[in-house]
Amino acid sequence: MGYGHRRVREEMSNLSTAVVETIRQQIIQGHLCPGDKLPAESALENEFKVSRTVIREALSRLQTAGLVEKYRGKGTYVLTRPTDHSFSAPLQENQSHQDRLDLLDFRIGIEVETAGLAAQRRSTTQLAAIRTALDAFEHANHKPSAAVTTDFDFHRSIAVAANNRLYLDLLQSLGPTMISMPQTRLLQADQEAQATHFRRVVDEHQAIHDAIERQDPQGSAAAMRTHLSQTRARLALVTTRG
Amino acid sequence: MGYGHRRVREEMSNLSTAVVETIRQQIIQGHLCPGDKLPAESALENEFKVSRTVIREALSRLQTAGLVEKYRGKGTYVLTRPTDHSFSAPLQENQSHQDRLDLLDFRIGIEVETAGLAAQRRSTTQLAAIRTALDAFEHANHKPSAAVTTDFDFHRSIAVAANNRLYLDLLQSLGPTMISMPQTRLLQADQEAQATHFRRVVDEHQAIHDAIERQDPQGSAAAMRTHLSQTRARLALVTTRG
DNA sequence: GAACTCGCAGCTGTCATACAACTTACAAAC
DNA sequence: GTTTGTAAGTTGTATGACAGCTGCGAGTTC
Repeated sequence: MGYGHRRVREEMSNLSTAVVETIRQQIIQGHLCPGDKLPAESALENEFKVSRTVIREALSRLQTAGLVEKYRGKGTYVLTRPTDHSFSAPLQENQSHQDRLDLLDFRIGIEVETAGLAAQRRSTTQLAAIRTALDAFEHANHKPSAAVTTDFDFHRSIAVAANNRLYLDLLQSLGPTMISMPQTRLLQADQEAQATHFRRVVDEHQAIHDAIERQDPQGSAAAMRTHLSQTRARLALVTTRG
Repeated sequence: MGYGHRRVREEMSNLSTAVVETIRQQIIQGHLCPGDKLPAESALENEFKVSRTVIREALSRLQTAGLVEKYRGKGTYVLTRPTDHSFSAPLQENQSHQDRLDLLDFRIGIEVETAGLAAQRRSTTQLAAIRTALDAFEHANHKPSAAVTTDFDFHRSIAVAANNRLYLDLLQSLGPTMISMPQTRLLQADQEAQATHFRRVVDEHQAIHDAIERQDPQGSAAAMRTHLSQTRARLALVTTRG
């Protein structure tokens, strides 16, 4: 037990998620090019050995993700992905993996500096608020909606402690979905992996808080960078791993 | 950054799209709060007078959007409330000195990381654009309006080279007037001091460009931080002096 | 021969039904 | 009191059917 290297893709929570990831990889790796027509749903049905229900759900999700477009009576076609990054496309709810990676790069720039400023300028009241948010997040395990909310609250409490309205406004404009990114949990297979991930995040949050508490700007900035970089690395791993 | 008013009435091509928008509106308007359990699919089937196929497709799309989470055997639960991703920088007119210092702190966080990413990811074309902007700024001496524009162009060309739409959009939303420093120039009576100041800024720009050219992320980040910190220091100095 | 139309095959959208797998709660048995 | 069994509720999947749309080609008309 516990060799730790089980096949991620085959242990998905449901079949349609597996189909989504498989087709997504085919698009990313170039086996399906923009403009190509996907096989008909009935054909995919045979190819993946699942019912049309699953295929349809997978294609629907790929459509909302902006990877394909479906036309009634015609078929399903791969969209040209890289160039249609129009206004604030990365911030829409249905992001591609690249959008999420870009978002994390963006948050690194903002939140690393925010953490540094917070360590310099926090009041004791603001530190207490960070502590409260940290505890709330720690106890939000097994409550997904609370986890999303409290995770966001933690990051926001740091922005408050930075005492710079611009950082706070920007973070709040991103919102809980962009901070906690609950969509990515669809990619995590078993419950054990999710628990491990949650614990890691809690530890990283703790490190950020501690550095802010001892008024160590470089330390808090480094801890925040670690936190976001780790998150990005975990996400990138899932993406590139075929 | 405004999208999302129209789709309720407009996109009736899909029944599931209509269901998605209706439920999203219910979450936005507070009829459904994070943590709440949605009605069972069979109940929604009756409520919307559509088949379960449509309901399932809608819920699946809401899940990939990160708004809800489904659990086999349990039900569907609301995760979070969608956020209107609108960020508007405060207007420049009635700004206190503190506001301007905050703005520079804000730009430090953003542009330092932007410079780092640009050093990693720039193409040769993008580097050439930075070079062009650098030269244009250098020749904009004694032309205040051109100096403002070309200064902004230089910073923007770096954001372009970072290859991350979010940084570029944010920088552009801040606008040219905020990037350069007309305020400090107005307060500097001595013309010779102005020339010295301009020379310094050009040198700082040059250092940033050079680091990006040799693909040195830490160097370019440090050079950008120096540049903006110097600017901040000059502004703070003017404040305390007057 | 060219243009038109008309039907057919293929595809997606939707509906209906049935069953499997999982969770919870409660009751029965120990 | 603890455990176990069981039933109800819920999501996941399979299957079959039909409606509506598209593209193509055979047949028709000029």
